[in-house]
Amino acid sequence: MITKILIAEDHESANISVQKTLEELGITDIAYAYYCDDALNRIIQAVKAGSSFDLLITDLSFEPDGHKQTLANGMELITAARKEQPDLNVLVFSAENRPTVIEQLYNNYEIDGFVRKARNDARELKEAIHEIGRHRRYFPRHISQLIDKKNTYSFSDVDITIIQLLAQGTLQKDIPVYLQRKGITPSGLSSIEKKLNHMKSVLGFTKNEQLVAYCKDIGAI
Amino acid sequence: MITKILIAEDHESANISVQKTLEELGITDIAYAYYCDDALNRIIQAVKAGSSFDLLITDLSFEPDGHKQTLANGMELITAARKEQPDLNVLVFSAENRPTVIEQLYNNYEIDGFVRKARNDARELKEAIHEIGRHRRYFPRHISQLIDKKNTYSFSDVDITIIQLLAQGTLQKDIPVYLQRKGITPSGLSSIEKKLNHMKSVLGFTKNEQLVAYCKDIGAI
DNA sequence: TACCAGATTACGGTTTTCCGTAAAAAATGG
DNA sequence: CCATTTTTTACGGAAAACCGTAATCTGGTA
Repeated sequence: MITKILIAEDHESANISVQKTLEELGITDIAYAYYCDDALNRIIQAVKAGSSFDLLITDLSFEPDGHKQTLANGMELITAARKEQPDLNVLVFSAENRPTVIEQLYNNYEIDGFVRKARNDARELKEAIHEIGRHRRYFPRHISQLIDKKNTYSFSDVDITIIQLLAQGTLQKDIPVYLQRKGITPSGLSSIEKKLNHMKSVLGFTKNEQLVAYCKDIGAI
Repeated sequence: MITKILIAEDHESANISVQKTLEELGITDIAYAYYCDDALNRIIQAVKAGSSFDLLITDLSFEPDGHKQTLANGMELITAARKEQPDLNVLVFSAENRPTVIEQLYNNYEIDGFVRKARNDARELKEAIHEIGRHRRYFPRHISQLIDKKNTYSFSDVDITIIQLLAQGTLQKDIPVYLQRKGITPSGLSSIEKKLNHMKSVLGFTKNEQLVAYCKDIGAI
């Protein structure tokens, strides 16, 4: 059963509406934070006091506003929080809608639920909390639809290096010298062309710009 | 004095938080709509009944969800609403942060206030409503900061469209037909080259891949 | 109407990328 | 060691992007 919840959300209005939604569920033990660092501190304090949180509801993007923060975003908060309290349930509440990013949250960050800020988000929040309370992960239908058609490619280090160079403005024909300088083989221009062609064909792309966009999406570069 | 307010906002959670914020201001006569068309109908009905709204609080982007809508977004709603009730006060509540778009809202759509969905948005909403109640326009400080921010280039809608097409794999030479199909001018290949060159030179880039990476980073695409 | 200034488009030459083929080098196996 | 296969590199023609210049269109003005 979920009774004690921490909300990490920098937008005041979103924070308010989550609180209100929780109250409608009869949950009264609510703490909230506008900064990731603040959220992590509350988790640490609660663990120390022996009254840890049952659930963390967090956004992904936190806008910098001058205050120095060690945690830059929700994903870093999740990692840090789980280090302090491994059994903490995590529900992500975000406007993110890129399937690859959401998939990463479930697979790498092992979150327990994701609710997208969208039309019926308040209702979905209630459903999600209900499910998580029954020790089930909440996986919205529209997400699984998106993720099912996944054509994922696992990039090698050299692949990433090449795409990074492109994203930095390096001409394709100049990449060989960069690779040679780092002692990376193969470094021939033809090999680079071949690697790029292979990546693009696997992912169904035709242009380098698509590769750059895709790698940005999944956080590979 | 503002006593009767209509909220047009498709996100349930955002809608809730605006309602709550208004209640804290002692405003009880609140109507809300999840669709632009619905919002316009309520305005029409209220005018007919001789009990028109004092203020419309509206989002800009409304996500399509199958229901056929004649009004596609908040800007169309504003235009249509003012046609029915020219003296209607309008407050835009949106995540939009492109200075040029916000400027347009003030200049072309003659809105009375803009509050960006961000850290202190609930407090700003209260301030905005207070100001508008005193027949003053509300122009948040951070907007002017954005407008005279250097280093960052403010992308126009066409700029974004072009970069999106590139990131989708469209050949540069094929972009003109896409723009023509959408009725966007200029659509000549030379104009597109010129726009891309301008963006790149302002940002210190040399390749389109850099533009795509940059726009992904700042969330412009 | 005629004219001008700015915006838009068309054009041509150069550079870069794309892509198929083939030579060279390296790894594999007996 | 040689023979075979795989990987890497080199080469060349075609397509696309790049870039400067010139022609055309447009809206405003006298």
